[in-house]
Amino acid sequence: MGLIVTLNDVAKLANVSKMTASRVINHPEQVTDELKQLVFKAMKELNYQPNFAAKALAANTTRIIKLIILEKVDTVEPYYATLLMGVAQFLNSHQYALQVVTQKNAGIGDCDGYIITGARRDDFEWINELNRPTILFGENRHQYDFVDSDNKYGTFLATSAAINDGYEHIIFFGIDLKESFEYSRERGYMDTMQKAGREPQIVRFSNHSSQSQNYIQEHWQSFEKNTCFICSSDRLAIGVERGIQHMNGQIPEEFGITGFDGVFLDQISEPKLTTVKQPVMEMGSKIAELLLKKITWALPLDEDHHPNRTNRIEVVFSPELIRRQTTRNYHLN
Amino acid sequence: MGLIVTLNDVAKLANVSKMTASRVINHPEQVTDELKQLVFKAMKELNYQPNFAAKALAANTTRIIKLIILEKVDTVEPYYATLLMGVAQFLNSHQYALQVVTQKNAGIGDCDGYIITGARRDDFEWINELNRPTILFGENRHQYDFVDSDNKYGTFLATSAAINDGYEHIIFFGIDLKESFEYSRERGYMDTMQKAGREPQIVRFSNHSSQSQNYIQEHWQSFEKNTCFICSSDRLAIGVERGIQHMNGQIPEEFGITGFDGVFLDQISEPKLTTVKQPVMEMGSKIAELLLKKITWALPLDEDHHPNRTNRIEVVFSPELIRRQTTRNYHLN
DNA sequence: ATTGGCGATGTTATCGGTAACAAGTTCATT
DNA sequence: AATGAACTTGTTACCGATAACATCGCCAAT
Repeated sequence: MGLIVTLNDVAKLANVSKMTASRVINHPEQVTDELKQLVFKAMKELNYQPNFAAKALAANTTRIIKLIILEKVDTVEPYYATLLMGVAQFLNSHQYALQVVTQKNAGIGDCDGYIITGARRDDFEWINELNRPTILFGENRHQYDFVDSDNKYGTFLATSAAINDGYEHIIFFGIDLKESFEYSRERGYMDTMQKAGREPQIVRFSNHSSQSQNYIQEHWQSFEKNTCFICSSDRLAIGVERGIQHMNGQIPEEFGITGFDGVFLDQISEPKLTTVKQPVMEMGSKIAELLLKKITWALPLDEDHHPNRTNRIEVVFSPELIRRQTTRNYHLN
Repeated sequence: MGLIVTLNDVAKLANVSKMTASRVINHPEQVTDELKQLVFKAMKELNYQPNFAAKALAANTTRIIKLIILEKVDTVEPYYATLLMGVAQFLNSHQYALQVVTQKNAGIGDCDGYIITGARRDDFEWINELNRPTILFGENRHQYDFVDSDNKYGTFLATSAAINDGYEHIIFFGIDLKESFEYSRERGYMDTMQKAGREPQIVRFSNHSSQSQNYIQEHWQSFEKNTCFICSSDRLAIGVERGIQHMNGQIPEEFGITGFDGVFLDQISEPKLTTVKQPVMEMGSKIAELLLKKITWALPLDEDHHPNRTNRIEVVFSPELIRRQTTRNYHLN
């Protein structure tokens, strides 16, 4: 009669004990096919939905995952908002709550696992102290599991496309940050240029469109026509685009531009940016999925055995070159 | 010795029963001050953190809130991402899980309450069937509780600023949508113009920057200098800005532009947009706060009494005019 | 002195699910 | 036929918190 269908109701209808019904869900191999069918039928008939609060309580679990964002960026930044959506989507469908932590107040309150993005060298001191499964967003040298995108491959895609499109000069606009993602992007550019026998040239800025725009305008005479700018972010690319337009350069014929990230920003410029798109949402989902898997492996909590000292998990996503109107041949897309 | 501090531990340390400790949290008026102090002291000493799974289970509650986004927009859209952040922030700090639902598959799975955004006339058929507390984002004629921003006041701010800044012609660029937020924005413009004895002029577009940009470029001759464009979104405003720049108009001296929303987009244009900023994040938090309040009122679930038929809650936030570089006098900010 | 009422506190059962253990079957082995 | 290993199913206790009920002590009214 109650609004809520419990395992008990299912068990009664199937003429088995509550425990058997539970086993059908958690250890199906321990139950005979015959009973399994009966239980499945009853579950369907009653539209059984497991109660996750009860599950959590029985398993001594919080069903809370903390996402720790260490960069000083605004959470409104579409990149992080998108990542967060990906994480949230997966966690929600598994009835986990997501807690977003922007400072280092991660200590308060228990949780089942951590996702950390933007960790720097000094951070690993306290990250090492975390006694719950943890996965990082972004590669690291500390043997931590991580998910990342293949940055080197991304700039390889952009650079070789620029070469194939016939641009004679190809300049890299990088972000002035000592982060490994930036190193990888620059390496992808360098390697591709060297293999093609081209002379590389790198300039770096803080990641604001006004920086790259000013640079373009102030050094306009030094840029020959038939040049492509490989940018390490869509922000820098937008600045380049505005600078070229301001100086009345022709895009994409005289000057090409490629961005990097492909999250929202690339679509609001005019003409629309050719960019290296990261599957940010999928990466968010993946990291959540891996973390949940890790959590169920690690249970029950083994006090002697640190949860983050197993075989390393590394998942690297391949970005994709989206050809649009800031490079030649965009119609070939 | 256990890692988790329970109410029982607190009770033991305070030399009271578990029930008394529980009452200190939920019905403090039933406990003498003396015992209350003891319990508080014990809670602090042990750093007690309530177990929400247990709470949920005992209260026959899911601790899940569903956010139903009915517009066909991308969830990557910064506006919705920001709203979501606001909702998530509040829910997280109260240990509620947020489920984001984009289609009408809201039926599956139980929850404690709904937040709905973008509801249209036809939607109220099924919204009426929801038997859990519900709050809408955006005003409505159906007696539903809602949170919204004061759109009329927003365009009043923008329009009167344009008048004060000395623009002679003031044109409204609206969104071609039969939604009440758009009506309110247009009314705010109209009323302000009429009171000032100015002649209003409204043009409408679908909400893409290319639309307004094309319009500006194609009708360039018809715009006299000393005109300000009051736009119903930052997207349209960006298009206007690009159009004017393309035609070599001077911003803000010859032409002024104001946007609407103030979520991310306003900051990536060059020059930066003057805009009517909505406190979207705060609105998200507020709507979550109201919903949780409503949920605790409504408990225990009263089968005869529909949860959405009480005195109406209406919370309207005032937007703020952010003066930047697309209108005159921006240095007065 | 007995009774009754009230406020403060403790006891029990319960929410829905699962681990640990107990009990019952079947079947091969001696 | 007796023994027991292997497998299947049921029973009990418990996760942490709370509502409902029971109990206790105190004081006023008879």
